[in-house]
Amino acid sequence: MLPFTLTQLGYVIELDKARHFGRAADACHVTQPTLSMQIQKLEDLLGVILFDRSKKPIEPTAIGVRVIEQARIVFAEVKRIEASISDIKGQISGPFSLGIIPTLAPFLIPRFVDHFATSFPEVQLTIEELQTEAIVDRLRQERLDAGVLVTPLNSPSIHEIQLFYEPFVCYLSENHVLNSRNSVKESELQKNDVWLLSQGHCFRDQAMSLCHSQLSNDTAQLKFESGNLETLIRLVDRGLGMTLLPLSATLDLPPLSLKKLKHFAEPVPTREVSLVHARTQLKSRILQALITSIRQSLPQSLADYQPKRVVPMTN
Amino acid sequence: MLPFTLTQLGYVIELDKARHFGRAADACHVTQPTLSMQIQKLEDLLGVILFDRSKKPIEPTAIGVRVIEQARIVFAEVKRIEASISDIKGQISGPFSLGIIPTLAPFLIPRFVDHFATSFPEVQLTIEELQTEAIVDRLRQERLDAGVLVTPLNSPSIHEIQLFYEPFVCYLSENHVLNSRNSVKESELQKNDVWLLSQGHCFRDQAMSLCHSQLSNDTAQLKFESGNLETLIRLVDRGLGMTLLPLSATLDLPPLSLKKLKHFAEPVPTREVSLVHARTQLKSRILQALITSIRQSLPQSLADYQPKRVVPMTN
DNA sequence: CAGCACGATAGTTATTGTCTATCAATATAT
DNA sequence: ATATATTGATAGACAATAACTATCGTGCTG
Repeated sequence: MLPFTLTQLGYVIELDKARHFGRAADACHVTQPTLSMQIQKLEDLLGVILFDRSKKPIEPTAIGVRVIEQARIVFAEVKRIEASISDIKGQISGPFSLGIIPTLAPFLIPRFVDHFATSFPEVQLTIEELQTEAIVDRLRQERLDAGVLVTPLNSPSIHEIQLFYEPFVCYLSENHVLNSRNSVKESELQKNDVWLLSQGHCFRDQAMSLCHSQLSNDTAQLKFESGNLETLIRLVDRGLGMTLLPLSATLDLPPLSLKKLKHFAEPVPTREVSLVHARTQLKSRILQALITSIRQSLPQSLADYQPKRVVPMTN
Repeated sequence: MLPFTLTQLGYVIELDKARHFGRAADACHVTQPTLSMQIQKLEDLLGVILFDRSKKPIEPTAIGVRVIEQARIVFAEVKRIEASISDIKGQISGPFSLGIIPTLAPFLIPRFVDHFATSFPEVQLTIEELQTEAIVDRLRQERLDAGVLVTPLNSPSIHEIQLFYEPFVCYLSENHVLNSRNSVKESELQKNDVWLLSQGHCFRDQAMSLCHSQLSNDTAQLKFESGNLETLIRLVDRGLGMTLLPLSATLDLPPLSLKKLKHFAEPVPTREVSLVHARTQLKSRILQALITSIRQSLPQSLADYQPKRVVPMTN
């Protein structure tokens, strides 16, 4: 390992500038004896005298001139380490790949993409609809820059930034028994009554959490599972049972369908939506721009919503 | 003043080499927790993660790769401070590590080492017998200061300084058909008649070049391969076939054996022996002293020899 | 000659690097 | 499945180094 320090080189560079030990020490924010001793220590290590103290003002020796020149080059190269980091962190341009879960994509993408693309035209944003697991895998492999999904993930290598909270809502067929209620309690959900998304959708896991063990133990008896919320809505529209919807999925329903919505009683089960990225992610400027853009695109009801009960992801 | 230290950069460089905290720590002569904490401290200071610890073996992150690359440049520039001091002082001292290929070592080392050590007692010369490939690798990693081997290497990062050229000679058993000839033409070499050094010796590659495609395509039929030239000489002494020798290997043969030598007809196939070093090598004074010493130690026949046909290294 | 400026030196204190011991997580062996 | 080994991280103690305060020695100036 090298016997001298960047600090010593810095003292030498500063002394060459100031040609005065006291002023050089001031510039380095240390006392004069400190600077004196460190420079002397460096001279001993290198086996050369770098400054001629007998001259007034002091002057570098011939070898001192060469060492100082090279010390400046070293410092310039060191500064480039910091510059390369700032470079990557500071730019709001270049490619950025974002994954969004399917239960959020139809609601969120149309709302924020135009605004983001207009505000930051230098960013080449690539968006993919992916399930949570795929998003997490790709983040870990640094094949995806960020994801928008339901949290908490409880993964140490993934950093979560909360975007908003949205309550769950019941969507009931016209002849459903819960229609006589003002609101629905969680305990009133019946296992063979609720349509679910197919395996792999985090929304399914959350619905299972709501319906407690009844649903998780008897999945074999479920009549049908679907790949998207739209299909579930259609089933209910035909008079078949009920489904659970995130609020975001209800905001674009036609007026007739709005009558089939039934809110939960307090404490309202809620899901937390976050932007997630690998902890090694450096494109922080783009990240921040994206977060701001998404948050500003939310309807006021969601932007202001305060969560009462966040439903965990696992059963 | 800069917030990080050359020591920390050194730890990072070593960890990138070893990809293992324990071995990197050993290489730096500190304990593993020291290295771990200093690297973590640097990561905190820079605000980036340099290594992905979840991978086995650990890997640098994308930004880690850039920081490490730049750290190496910093180190090289720091070393130039020391080099410029030595340069001015004109000193020929300090450690110097030299690699020599096995087909040259017995001939060359006894000839120049005494003279060199006497002339430059301040230089701590370390000599290793290594194959060409190992020498090149170590030069690249700056784990070796120079090598003496057969060229041309055609490697942009390695600088070659020609030392001498030496012709190949045939060494024939007493009943060999080529004994009736004044000299041997290359086209007269028979593939199943020539003993070779084992794989990895550059001498083997050159012998294959001489014997054209016949040898390279039918190596499975070769009767025996040896690790040194001495064994090949013994085989021929027992009346078995022939071998090829560099001239340097013949200079110390006993008088009876000299009768078994048969020179090639013109243009005599020749190998080029050079001193090679990484282009970033800074110990130019010692290098020059070594070159001079080796050249002065050569017998006149080799020192004056003019090459007619340099045999390439590859088939 | 006295006073001042300046760099060097000595002793003390503060900070940082390093070590030992141990823990937690993961991988490997049985 | 369990036990053991490996690996990187963390905590506390110790060692080494940087930095401070006080002072000295030298040379210059008025």
